[in-house]
Amino acid sequence: MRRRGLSLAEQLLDTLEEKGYRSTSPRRAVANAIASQERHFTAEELRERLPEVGRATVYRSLKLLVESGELCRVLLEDGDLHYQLSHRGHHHHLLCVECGVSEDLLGCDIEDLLRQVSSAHEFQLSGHWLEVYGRCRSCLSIETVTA
Amino acid sequence: MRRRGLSLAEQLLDTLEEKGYRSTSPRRAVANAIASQERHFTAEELRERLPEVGRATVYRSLKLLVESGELCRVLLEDGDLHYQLSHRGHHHHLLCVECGVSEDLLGCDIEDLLRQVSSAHEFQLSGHWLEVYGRCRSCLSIETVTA
DNA sequence: GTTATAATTGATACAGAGTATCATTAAGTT
DNA sequence: AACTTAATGATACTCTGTATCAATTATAAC
Repeated sequence: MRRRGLSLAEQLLDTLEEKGYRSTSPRRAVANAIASQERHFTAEELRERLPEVGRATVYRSLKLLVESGELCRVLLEDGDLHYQLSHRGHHHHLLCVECGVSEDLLGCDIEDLLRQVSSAHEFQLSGHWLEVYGRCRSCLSIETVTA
Repeated sequence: MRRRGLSLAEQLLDTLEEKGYRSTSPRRAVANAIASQERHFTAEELRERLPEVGRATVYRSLKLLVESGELCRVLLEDGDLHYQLSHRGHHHHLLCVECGVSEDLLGCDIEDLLRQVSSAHEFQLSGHWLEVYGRCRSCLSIETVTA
């Protein structure tokens, strides 16, 4: 989904500009910080990495990026809300409760199933939120070794 | 699921007692307030209905009731967290974004599907969170009438 | 029924995540 | 370069909880 020739950070800014938002230096700093983040992160973690950017601006930028589909929210099992680069388009997460890694779940049949279930309840489906928790392959193999 | 001969409020207290928690007058007040609540509610709404009970106690009671399976958390589309009487056992909600009504979704095939998807990712499933948003039958019919 | 003891309470303070306000600053436009 | 408007950031505030801890109360033991 990444546009050719654009770094991740540039792509984030690009998306905002397409929506009419200005490219400012605080926003560039936020975009760079997010682009260099490998995993899902909290707003506060991001803010700590950006001491020169105001708190409100960090939160505002996160909100814009979520609204424009570049970021998605990830709800951890303990209720913590994290943010993560979204690979555009609707998807779900397989979250490892051991190491926290998240794998995207694309093209599964959940939407179909929900459509069926909804219509059985005479319910007009408009959206859904799904998070899946468990243990990832690599945590499972470590467990086996140490056991 | 309701035990014979017990009111809803009594059942809530009963569950807590079974787990070794004492039956106290603040907890009775909380149980009564929850039992008389028809819909999902926020912690703060509950607290407002219980001015004589301390804030911390209201939150503590909610936590105990969620842990013991009597209440479940409901995540609204706007991110608001509500509480709702759970009919014991794992289930999901169909939430109407129009009127807020919630219908329980029991015995659907989502678990099976998730098991399949997880094993395809060599992921050991341990739990999941699903909320479904849309418009309920009665909101749809009102729309049709006024349109 | 007292007494002992351990859980519970509630006042208070604190924390985390985010929003509102608003004077100042900086982008983009002409 | 000037202008217009968006964006910023300091600050204060909200909302949903949790931690602390001395005072209270439920339950069990006598």
